[in-house]
Amino acid sequence: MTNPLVQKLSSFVDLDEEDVSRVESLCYDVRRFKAKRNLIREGDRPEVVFLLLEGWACRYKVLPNGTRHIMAYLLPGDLCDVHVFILKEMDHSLALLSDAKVAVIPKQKMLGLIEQRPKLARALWWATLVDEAILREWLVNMGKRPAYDRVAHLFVELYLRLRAVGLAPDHSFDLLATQADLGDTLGITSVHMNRTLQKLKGEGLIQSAQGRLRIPDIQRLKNVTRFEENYLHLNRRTA
Amino acid sequence: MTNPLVQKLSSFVDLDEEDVSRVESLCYDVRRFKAKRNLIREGDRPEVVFLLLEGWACRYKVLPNGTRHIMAYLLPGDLCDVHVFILKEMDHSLALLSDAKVAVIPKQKMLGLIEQRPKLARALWWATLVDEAILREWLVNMGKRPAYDRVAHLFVELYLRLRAVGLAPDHSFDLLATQADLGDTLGITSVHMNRTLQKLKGEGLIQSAQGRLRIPDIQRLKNVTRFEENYLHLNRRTA
DNA sequence: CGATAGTTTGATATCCTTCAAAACCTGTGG
DNA sequence: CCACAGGTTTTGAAGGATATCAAACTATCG
Repeated sequence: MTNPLVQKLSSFVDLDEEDVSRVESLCYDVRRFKAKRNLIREGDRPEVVFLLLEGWACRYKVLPNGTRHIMAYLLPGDLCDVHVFILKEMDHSLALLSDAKVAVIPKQKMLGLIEQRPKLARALWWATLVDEAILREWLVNMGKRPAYDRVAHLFVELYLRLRAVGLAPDHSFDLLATQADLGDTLGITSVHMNRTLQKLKGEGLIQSAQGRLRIPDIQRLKNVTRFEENYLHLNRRTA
Repeated sequence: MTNPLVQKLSSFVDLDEEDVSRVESLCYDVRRFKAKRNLIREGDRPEVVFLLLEGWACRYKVLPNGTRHIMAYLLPGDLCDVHVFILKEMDHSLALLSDAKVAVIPKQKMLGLIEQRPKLARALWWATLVDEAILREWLVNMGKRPAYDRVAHLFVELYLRLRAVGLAPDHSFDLLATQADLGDTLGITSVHMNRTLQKLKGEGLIQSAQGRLRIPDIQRLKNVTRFEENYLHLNRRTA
């Protein structure tokens, strides 16, 4: 059972033994939390970085009218806010969507790593840029696609990201978000989310049982939403 | 007439003379382009950084069905893709919305500056993080607000950003985007954009004449959309 | 003064929301 | 092992926001 961050970064650069052990040593303070727990809140000043090892988390904002909008999913191997120390305070919150195992990394440790291991620094940069690219793609998803296509798009993305850290064997993965969570992510109500899921199931594009989502034919689901994989920058070889 | 990037960064850190002249020296290759020109296209490999000096530009993607979605506005003083060299290729395009004056900065020059001037590096970091924060806020804007509020939100943001570089005197600024551009930004048709603008004018929340937008009472417009300024991180003092 | 890009208008169709209630799970304590 | 509690999913009916299509109008610029 490899470290998911090692696995993720390996899809971008070749890590040597020293790199791997440095990354693994980031995880000396590992904690288990229950679903719904906040990791950091809007207004807080970040002092640590979180690395998700198991479970899902999300970035979100709560609007004045009380509704919540989710702006990102953090999956195993995802590191949050590597560089956020520069800002005075968080403009959004981070919470767990499921029970989770999280490594808590002190800011100094993180900065040290970046300074001493240029190759890792580069790989972390890559991860940060991909996060931003995902944000842009989500914006397009919300702006230009109807609910049905939007859901399809999100599922394909989740599948690809989870597969990159070995968590989507057999064309399926554990869906650790509720329909309400998904709705808050895609800007639709949970009611409409539900009906949309039923439609996708009806078409045989997805299957689900006890919280596990199966995508029998990825290509078909990609076609629904005209999924373009380039924004995930998963294809090796760079500079 | 100060350099807009100097002006922008100054709202985050105090720059000394050397910093200022270093930033200014980035602009030794300044070009004028006509509206609609692409600066860089999806699939290209970035080799230079652009700094907008006058006019507006945008990041956008074109979907398979031919429609365009705008994911960011670049205003004077905005630098694009300071760190993008890490990625293999662009996952979106950059184009001018208006006639513009642009400084073209070679990658090496940019990297050198970051290496030699930590304070500037930090300030550029800040700018990058703010860009990302804007992206998140836009996502919320699209996901959770009706068209009317969305437009109000965008206008308040543009006003604040332009004011930060001295381009919004007298509660007004040049609106260098068409209604179709605005629609493509907010995920609504240009038809609906038009009707929404009429409503905002009708309520006296905005005024416009020969391409200049006036916001007689910012606070009122902010109230419409419950605008929370924190995501722009304009308030000084950090570490 | 004509050409072209941008704005405005009207009528109709559709997607999605809202509100409310019922049905379904899953874990917990008796 | 059953029963209950709380969260989650599912269903229905009706209303509202926004899209679509097509055409007219208005600027602006060479």
